[in-house]
Amino acid sequence: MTATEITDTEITDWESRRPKRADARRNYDAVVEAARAAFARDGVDTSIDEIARSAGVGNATLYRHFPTRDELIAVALAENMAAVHKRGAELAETEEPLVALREWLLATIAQIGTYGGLPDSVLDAAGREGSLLGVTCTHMQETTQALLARAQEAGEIRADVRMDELFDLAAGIAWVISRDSAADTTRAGRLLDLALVGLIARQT
Amino acid sequence: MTATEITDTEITDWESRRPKRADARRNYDAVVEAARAAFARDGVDTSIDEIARSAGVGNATLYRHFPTRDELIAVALAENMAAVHKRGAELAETEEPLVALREWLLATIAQIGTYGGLPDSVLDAAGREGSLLGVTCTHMQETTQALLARAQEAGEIRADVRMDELFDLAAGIAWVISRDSAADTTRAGRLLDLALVGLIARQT
DNA sequence: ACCTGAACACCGTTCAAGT
DNA sequence: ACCTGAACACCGTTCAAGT
Repeated sequence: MTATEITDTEITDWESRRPKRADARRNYDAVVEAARAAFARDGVDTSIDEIARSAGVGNATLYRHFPTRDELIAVALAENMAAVHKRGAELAETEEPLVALREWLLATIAQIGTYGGLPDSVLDAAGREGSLLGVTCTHMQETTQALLARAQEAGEIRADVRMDELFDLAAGIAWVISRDSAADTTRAGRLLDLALVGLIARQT
Repeated sequence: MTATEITDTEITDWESRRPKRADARRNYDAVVEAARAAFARDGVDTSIDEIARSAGVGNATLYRHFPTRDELIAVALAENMAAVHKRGAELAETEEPLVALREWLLATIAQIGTYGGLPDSVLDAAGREGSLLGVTCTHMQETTQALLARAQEAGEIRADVRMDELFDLAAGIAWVISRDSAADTTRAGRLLDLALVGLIARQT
């Protein structure tokens, strides 16, 4: 797999999920907006009923649109995810291999660490079939694979590093970041750089 | 802080919590054992009521002994924690600084990653006052600090690495490990080594 | 001193009844 | 086609009543 295989397909696919009828669409959007606020404040494990309540909608209406919690999470993230993914494609074309990989990982960490508990949901959904969040996860992994391979072909990243290991480290950092709302991108960058450069002192 | 400051104080303190009366002690032990089994199978967020049920005890009895979930977790881990902590003190005396630090981090990761959801509980309890699990966490951080300082004084670990950063990385790896029961110590060691040595390729 | 069952408020999920 | 309130089973926590 090479960097050129990064595509935009299916990324905006979720738009097709929005209902056509006006009242339904209004409810749908209200739920997504309420979910974003609730997730940001209390994490992705917050009460579904309360999201429905604060959206001014019956809980069963929420379930009609989003049968599983994962779908609600995936849709709440979708817009930002599209931006991140687009950025990944750009990076592969404009930046040096190592810089591109680093920037991509940072964006990925920020995305996965957006809400408390999100890293768990992402990895839970990773393998599961028919999971909207799982599709999102797969996309991130494919881009990670492409940018990793590019950096390895350029001899800038150790050849023995596997994508899933890199993704695990990124997910771990995202988990740490997502745990306190105080932690900013700076901290994520610091932890990522530690892992990239290594903790062991070099003889100079 | 130096390596010699590692002590065993308060580690076996939890023993004083065991009730003196025979029937109470029997219930107490049954709850702890049931909790270990339940945590191992379903993670630390499993139902308290079910633990009580499988221990053959009323749920309120469980709450009498363990008013918070954290206390139950802390006691369930206590024996093993004592062993890990003892190992930390040994390592500081018998092993080379870098080896000692690595072994310690591996033991810490294994301990924090024992149960699903445990990394979350540990970091939640980290700062909280009066938390038994928080005390455990503080102990681990003190030992980490001591072994890190030792390795830095020997010039084997970069001088700019802070303890909390190292602990964050270890906790992140523990979180990844705790997420699938299939992952063994080998994987933890691999991820730890990646972070120690770094991902960037070296010119030879 | 210790245990218990019941009570309370909450949540996720489903479903029959409505427009 | 879409929405709703109610119902069901579950959980964490507390408390009055027991020995």
